[in-house]
Amino acid sequence: MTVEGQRYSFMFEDGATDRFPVGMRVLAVDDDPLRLKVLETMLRKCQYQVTATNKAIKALKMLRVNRNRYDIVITEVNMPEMDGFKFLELVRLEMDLPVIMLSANSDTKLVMKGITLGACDYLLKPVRIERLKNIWQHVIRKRMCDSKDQNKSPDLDKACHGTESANSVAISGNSGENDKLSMKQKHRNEEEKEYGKDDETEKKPCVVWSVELHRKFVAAVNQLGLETAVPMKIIALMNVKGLTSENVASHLQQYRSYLKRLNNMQAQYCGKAAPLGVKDSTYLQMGSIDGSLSVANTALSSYSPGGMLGRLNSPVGLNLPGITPSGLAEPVDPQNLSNSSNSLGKLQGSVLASQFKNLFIQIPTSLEHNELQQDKCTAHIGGFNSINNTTGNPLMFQWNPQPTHSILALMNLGLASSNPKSIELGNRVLSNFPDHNRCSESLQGAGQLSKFPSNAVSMSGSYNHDHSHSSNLGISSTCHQIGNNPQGFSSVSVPFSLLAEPRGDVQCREGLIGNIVQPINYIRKQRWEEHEQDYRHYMNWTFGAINSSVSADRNLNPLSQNLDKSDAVCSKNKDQSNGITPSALHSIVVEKSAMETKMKPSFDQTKLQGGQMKNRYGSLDDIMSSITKRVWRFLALALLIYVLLLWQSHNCEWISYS
DNA sequence: ATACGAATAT
DNA sequence: CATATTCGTA
Repeated sequence: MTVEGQRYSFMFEDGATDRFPVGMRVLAVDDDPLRLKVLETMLRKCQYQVTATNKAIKALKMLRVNRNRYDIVITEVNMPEMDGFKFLELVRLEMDLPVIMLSANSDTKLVMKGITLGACDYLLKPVRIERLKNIWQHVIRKRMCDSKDQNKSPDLDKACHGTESANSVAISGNSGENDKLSMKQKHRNEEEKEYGKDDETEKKPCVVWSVELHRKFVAAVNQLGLETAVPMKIIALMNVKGLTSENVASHLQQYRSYLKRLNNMQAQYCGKAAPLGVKDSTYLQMGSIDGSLSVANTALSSYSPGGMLGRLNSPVGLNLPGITPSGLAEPVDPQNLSNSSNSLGKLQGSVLASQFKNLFIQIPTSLEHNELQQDKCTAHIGGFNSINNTTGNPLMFQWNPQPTHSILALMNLGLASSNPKSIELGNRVLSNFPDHNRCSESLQGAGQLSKFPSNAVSMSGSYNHDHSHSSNLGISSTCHQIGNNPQGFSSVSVPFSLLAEPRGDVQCREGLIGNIVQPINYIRKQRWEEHEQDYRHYMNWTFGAINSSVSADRNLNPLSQNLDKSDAVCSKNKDQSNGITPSALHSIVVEKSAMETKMKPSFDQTKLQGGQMKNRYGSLDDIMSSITKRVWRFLALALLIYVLLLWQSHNCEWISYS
């Protein structure tokens, strides 16, 4: 139990609640001094011990210094420098404290966003003191959850937040709620007893690395730095009960192996573009690359682990591959640039690393500090998605011309959640190989071809959005692609599958120009939101530095500008000249989904749980005529070709087919 | 003695 | 396959 836990352990006894809420430590955040003062005053009237700050950043720092110094956080939503949601995310991720959002805006979407991001409450202003008098309940609830978790499985803290119940750590065979299960377990234990020994040898319950758990893990690793992250420290940072060093070591092993793989892939397909000598791409070498990574990473961890900042740059999930603007490029040691570009490739490889469960990842490229984020614009599209960018322009693809960029990856994610509220159309964003030739090579080298069911691949009408980033070493790029994949709904809560998938690179083997044709996934929005952060997280620290360095670098290269333009062409949704709009893309996707739905009614719909998808998209489906369908398909493919040609014409490093 | 991490087992 | 366990090492 944490300090807080001890502090309030009496609460679980009974009577001795003495003066409980009195002195509860509240951290109040609001950038507006006046509002802050008001809030602070009210909180004090409630006899809380209030710490007030007008900077979310500052608040974060304070929390990082000692997360146990506060019992609850209450923050304004609208804050220019770092909005409340971002703050909320970071706090939830790093400190796991209850967070209350405060806003004058009662927009359901906003509230929903807050709640889905893990806020324990969302208070509308003007807030009455009576309301504040009650907030201690969240602390209690949290503590109770924690203590309950302690009694059964390790750290289920998130489960108590309702919105994140799916994230809890489950220890197999040990989750006592289910009577049947526990009975069964008991039975088995007894049997084991009878058969002698085994009693003490009773198997340890299996730790399930849920998204939430993994998120913590990654946060911890990021905080520590890859090289210095060792199981014990990680455990300490994660603050999760019941985790053993073995558990963490094992997971760390896998995690590292994943990173190594990424590095390998990157090295492979970036080939000689990796001059700084990451040739055989071993983990060790990656460690050396980490020179650069660490630099950025260190910088990162100064405000948050692993570039989590971008997480709120939610992909415009419904419409576009969530390319979001991100931040400003972070200064990176020039000598690391090449490595960085390598790593970008790495990322791309990783992006491809999906075969089973798809997940949409967004990797904020830049490691900008929150302080620098200005004039953010939050748009809400199709639910809880938001777009933040620096221009106030809700366009998604604005990242090119700037030394900023995000990388999105769509990975496989099992979607077990049965929340019928929404099914999101997840656009798969694939990493693209600037040169499919090389891609093929690497694939062959890996001796691996796609495992995608041919039917999935055959769903053409894919749309590729390519954006490339040239570095001094060549061009790296990512390709965002939409395909259709009604599969992947099977439930897998653990994200590592995608990490561990070494040869996801496959997709490039097929499709248009030897390029990628990938299935689309429908992702339940909520689920996605739960996971996206995590997945992005997986990659963030790995690539954030890289990306930013590439971003910075690309400015030096006129080519990149060109590419940027082409990029922009297929990106900007308001670009009427090309007519590719997010909604158009969406349409493609939708249409495809409809097709697939028709094609595999029984199987897939079952998976889709009662045909919700059908319901949701039915109307759209109707709207989509087959003509439109083809037109878009054509446009998408043309676009793809265009971009590829563009690339080809500029990239002299390409290896040609023999 | 401990903790780490690679290899191996389940 | 993900996670646990083992085992050599520092």
